[in-house]
Amino acid sequence: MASKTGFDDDNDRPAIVWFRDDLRLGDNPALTAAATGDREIICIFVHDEESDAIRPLGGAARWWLHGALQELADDLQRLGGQLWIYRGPAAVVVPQVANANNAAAVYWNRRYGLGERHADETVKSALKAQRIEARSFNGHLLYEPWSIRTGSDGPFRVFSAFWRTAHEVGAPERPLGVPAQLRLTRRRCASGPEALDLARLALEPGSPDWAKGLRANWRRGEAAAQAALQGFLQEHLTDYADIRDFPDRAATSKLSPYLRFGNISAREVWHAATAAASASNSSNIHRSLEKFQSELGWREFSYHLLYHNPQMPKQNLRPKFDQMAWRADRKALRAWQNGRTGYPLVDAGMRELWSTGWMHNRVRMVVASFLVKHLLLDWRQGESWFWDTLVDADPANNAASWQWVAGSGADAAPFFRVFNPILQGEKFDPGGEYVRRWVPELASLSASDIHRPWQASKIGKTYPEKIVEQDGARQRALDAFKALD
DNA sequence: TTTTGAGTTGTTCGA
DNA sequence: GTCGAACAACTCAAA
Repeated sequence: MASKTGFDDDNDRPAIVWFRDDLRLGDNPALTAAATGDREIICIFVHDEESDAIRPLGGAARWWLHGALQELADDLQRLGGQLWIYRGPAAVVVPQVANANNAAAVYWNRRYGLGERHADETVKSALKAQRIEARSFNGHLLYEPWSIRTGSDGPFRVFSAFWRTAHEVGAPERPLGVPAQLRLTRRRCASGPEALDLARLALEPGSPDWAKGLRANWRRGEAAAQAALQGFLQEHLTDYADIRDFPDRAATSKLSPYLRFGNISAREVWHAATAAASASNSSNIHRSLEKFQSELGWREFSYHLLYHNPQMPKQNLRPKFDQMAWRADRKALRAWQNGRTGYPLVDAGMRELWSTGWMHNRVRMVVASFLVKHLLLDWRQGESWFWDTLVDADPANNAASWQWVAGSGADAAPFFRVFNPILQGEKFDPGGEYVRRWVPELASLSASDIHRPWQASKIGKTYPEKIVEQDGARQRALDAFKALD
């Protein structure tokens, strides 16, 4: 109960939950901790584009963030609360808000990038200096990056050993539900930094409005994440191991943007999949479950690598790649970005990305290999484009995957492994349906021509010529990568 | 300390 | 058409 003097009574002081990459109410350890404390809870979000060490979000991710914040704000409103939104360097804003509201505690879920970690440390010491409790939790990962260790107590650099050891540590913890008792408040935040309307963050495009395709393809936020999860488990988990590689089959979970912004937690996904599998009697289910969970494992591994190699988004993990003679070719880069390389599967993928903010995983590997090997362009140029155009652009996954394709990563693909975009198309899009959907100029070609349009008798004039020849580009890549040794 | 087996996702060539 | 081997050498992880 509040005392007459209000501020002097410790029980009357609120707790703050600082939302970041955990825009959900379910399985949110920071929120649960605040609810357990029996204080009134103030929910805040800080849009920080001013801390140098924190990489600004790309355009598609900003669009996602807007919707996810809107949904979270609506959910909190329904429960009697409010999401207070601020702009500015988090290390300054959070302690100010805490101070202005006489908060007793600030809770949040951890982030793992270097700049984010530094910002959080600064906030923590500022709060402690004000005698405000500051606690952080694991809301983002199945396993903390420091908890999986090699036999000699170091971090892993190879996925399979990492994942084997993670299994030995034990199953991921069970997800928390939405707290049953939440004393949310909207009465606070009168003083201190100025809170803003979401629209003031200008996260969504004005004109030109390039987000039409994104809106048509996605629903953002926690409720949509749960619906996507259930839909996937019911429709596709059984056959996941067999058809996940076919980009026109829509057999993947498409949970990546939800996981990126924490609209759903990895723990929720993991345990829901396990439960769905044990309720199934399909003979495929075990293989499929393992395959699906290992994809979550790759996400874990990427965060493990990022945590132990903070420069990963910018620097080659293998220093010898610093000597690589990447080409400078703006025209080729532009052709790749625009989906006009003359290779149907590559172009289909790049157009799917531009149109929907997402690309099928199999096709991501093909287009990435094409940029790095066929075009000999620096993986960072591809990484930057993905960062700007993917709704699921993730600080760990994006960098780790690009470095893996380039061969500069921790566990690298052998340099002679050069994806052949024609064969990959014939193997994984045998009927050409995926190409027809995204490259309409080629829609009339037969399945036997569609991945080799140059051999077709009639081909739409608007489809570009190949910007490199397959055989020559492959040999050039092999020579360039071999020269590194 | 040394040794050993293994390493997400492929392609090509020759039998 | 199918199949196995070759494609480098290196680093990692564990014994």
